[in-house]
Amino acid sequence: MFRLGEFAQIAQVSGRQLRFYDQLGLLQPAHIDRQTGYRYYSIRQLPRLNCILALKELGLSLEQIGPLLENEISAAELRAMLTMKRAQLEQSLREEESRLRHIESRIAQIDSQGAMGDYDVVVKSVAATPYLSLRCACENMDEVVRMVRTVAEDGSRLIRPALRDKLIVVARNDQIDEKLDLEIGFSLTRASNANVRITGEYLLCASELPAVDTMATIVRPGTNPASHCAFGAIGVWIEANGYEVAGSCREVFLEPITGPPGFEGALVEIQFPVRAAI
Amino acid sequence: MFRLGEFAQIAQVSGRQLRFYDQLGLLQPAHIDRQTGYRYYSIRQLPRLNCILALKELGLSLEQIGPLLENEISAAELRAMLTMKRAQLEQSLREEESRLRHIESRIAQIDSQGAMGDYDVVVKSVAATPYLSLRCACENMDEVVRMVRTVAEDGSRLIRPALRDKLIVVARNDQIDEKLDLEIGFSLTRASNANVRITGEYLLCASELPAVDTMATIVRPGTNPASHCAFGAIGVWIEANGYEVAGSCREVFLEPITGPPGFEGALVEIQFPVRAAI
DNA sequence: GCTTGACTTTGACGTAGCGTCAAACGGGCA
DNA sequence: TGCCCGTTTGACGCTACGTCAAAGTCAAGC
Repeated sequence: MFRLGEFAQIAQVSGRQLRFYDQLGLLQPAHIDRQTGYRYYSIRQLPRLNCILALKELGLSLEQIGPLLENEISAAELRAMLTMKRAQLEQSLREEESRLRHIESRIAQIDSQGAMGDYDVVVKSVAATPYLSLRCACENMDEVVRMVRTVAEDGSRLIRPALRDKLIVVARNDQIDEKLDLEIGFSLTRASNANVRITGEYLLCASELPAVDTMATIVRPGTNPASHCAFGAIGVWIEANGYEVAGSCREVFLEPITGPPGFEGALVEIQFPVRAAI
Repeated sequence: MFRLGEFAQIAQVSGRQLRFYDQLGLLQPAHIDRQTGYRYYSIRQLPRLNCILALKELGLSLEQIGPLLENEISAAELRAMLTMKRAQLEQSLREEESRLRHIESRIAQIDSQGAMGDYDVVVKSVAATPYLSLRCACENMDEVVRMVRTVAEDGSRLIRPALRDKLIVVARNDQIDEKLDLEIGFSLTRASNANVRITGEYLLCASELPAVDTMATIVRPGTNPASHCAFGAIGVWIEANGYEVAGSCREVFLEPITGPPGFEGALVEIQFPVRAAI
């Protein structure tokens, strides 16, 4: 018979651990002195302790190990438990690999740029939302800005505030063309079929922006020159994390547009639908 | 300005999380109503929250993220943190891969045997220990048993109990021979140079069993027929976990030998020094 | 104005598996 | 008998929140 400390030393565990396992009923000492409360362990208890440690190494929780020790579990049930554990492990392995790639890309970024840019890509899911927009092909950025401004101003006037939500620009890059194929419009708080005619005989048509499960997003203040950096950042991020683009990019204006000149003061969320690259 | 719930919905985090980040000072609401205590967040705080989430995704703790948000950290320090994180991640990746292999081998075992044997391999480290032993080449198992019994009995008589520790048999399988090349003797509680002459003119000589950092061990009751299963089990385990044998196998008799016939009742720990296979 | 139901607040407890510390007591040795 | 080490119970700490409770707020419908 060994006292707690000796047994702990033999088995290479801490005394606290033995006390804890006693408390959980996983491994009760062979004898407890009634006078002193001292725990005494038999060397014959070593196999049981080793069994606990081995199962713990497999990733089972102590709660799961208890019934296993008492042989209350059939081989089939154990197999099922292990299979589940395996699936969890494979999942967490994939996640950790992704994290590792991500960290490496950040380290590379620091090494090349000397510091960390504003580079806060977050994956979220977005629900489908009703959308009131026009589609247009613009020749250059000036035209884009004019169109967006027109839609923003007229939309603000002509769509009821209770219905109107946020200005959203969708870039449809289906065919690689010199023109920018855009949809410009407002998301709505609820579905509506009404179309809205605005300045220059343009017509905002009701449609729906589809839901996206995994959307890589980045929020940037200002749109014009800095936005290219943001696009670059999100592109690097997508590649580094083993994703690929899976749909049309969206720019969501989180605040109503105010200042008359460009959109420098605007807060824009750039969204890229992504999926795990094969 | 948004109330907690709205902001939480926009950012796809829980309200509890926002309150928690407030409490830690990571993200304090833009405004708090003094009357009601209601938190009000500005959409301008979304980038900061996204920054927190992005850094958390990298595996940094909230405690580490705090200073980062306040730009109190230089690029070099951040690089160092990330490099450390990368090393940790790589380490845990290796561990998880090993666990996965281990689980798969257990599942395969269940599928082939229908149940789980007593199969509780544990890795521990053992310290160097003084050793009083004889070396002998045995022709067959009977001879081994005779020799072990002789050493056990004479050792028990001739070595002082305070000095004598446990009976240990080392199997030196250096050259693959038909003979079993063994060392049989006792570990000692402290170093000693005295040799001991026992029955049949054999001489127990003082030496030292070297320390082993990673020792795969398994405890089995009984030695004779069942021990082959134990050897098989530990072999499977070593292979499944990506180790290879790195030294001589030891059998440690955890209890003094008592019964006159074979060693069926004995509690034996089989030890294999291992290292990670290349 | 009143009710109602959705939302918010603080506060507390729980998580997994122990590590660490404190105060009090036991055991063996000189 | 004193001393030092080992042991006991009990408590708190750790991470990043989830969950629940009791009480107060807000906006909308009647």
